[in-house]
Amino acid sequence: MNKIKVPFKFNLEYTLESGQIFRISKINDGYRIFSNAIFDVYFDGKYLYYNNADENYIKRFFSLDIDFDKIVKEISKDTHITTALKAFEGLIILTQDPYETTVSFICSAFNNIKRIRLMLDRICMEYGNQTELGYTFPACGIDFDENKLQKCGLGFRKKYIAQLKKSREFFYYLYNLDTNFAKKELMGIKGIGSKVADCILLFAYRRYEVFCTDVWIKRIIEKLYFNNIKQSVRIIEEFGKDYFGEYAGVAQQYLFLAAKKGVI
DNA sequence: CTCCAGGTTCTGC
DNA sequence: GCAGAACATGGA
Repeated sequence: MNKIKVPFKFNLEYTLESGQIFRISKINDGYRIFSNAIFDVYFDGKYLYYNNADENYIKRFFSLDIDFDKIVKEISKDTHITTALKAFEGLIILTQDPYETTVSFICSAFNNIKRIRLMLDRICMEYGNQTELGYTFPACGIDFDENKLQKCGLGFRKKYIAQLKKSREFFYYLYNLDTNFAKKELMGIKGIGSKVADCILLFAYRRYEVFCTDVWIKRIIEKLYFNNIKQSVRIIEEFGKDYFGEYAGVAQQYLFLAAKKGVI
């Protein structure tokens, strides 16, 4: 295996099992990651060991050029978030493929993580390439068939994925856009609302300022910051962005995991 | 058997 | 713009 030094506090398990990526499997002491490529990773506390991928790919995928230690300091606003930051120390935001992230999070709507994984695996078996390690994620631009997607168990989401005929250029074009404009472009796609757009922007485009507001985030923010009084999703999102600042999305990911695990 | 899951769309004020 | 209902499916 090759290895590369990780320049910030890092925890592989928290990062991979925080719901930002779905197609992962535990193997021995590490993980196998199924994406455009399929590769294995293991972290020894200092170095990240990997195979089946080149160094630049790993550097970008694990955001090794981002200063997460600094980001964690910046979002340490109070004891609530600090508890989450401490409980899941080393959780960082990956940099995933935009197309794969888009398909994945369209599937995430009104769904649970286990079944999202199941649906994506079936899509990959139907449309991806088979390798010795498993099925890769299908390439952008593929022509989906609603009947096959139905068999993959997508339910009402099948029409959204079938309609998703955005080109590679579209996802590339978003890299250069202002976050708000990129969000509007994404929300022009059927099946993508505010929350899914934010997830794509955070997990694929490194837009750390978004505040993905799902049911878990809504509940925990209402509990911790609104005295348990119900708020609209829009209010929660605005609050998160204002309160946590330019790295609100990272704070959101810690709060999400902490809320799910019942730590806060 | 009933309930619920990392929301979005569609409809009607 | 903002509430309310409908939406497919698999696991608990």
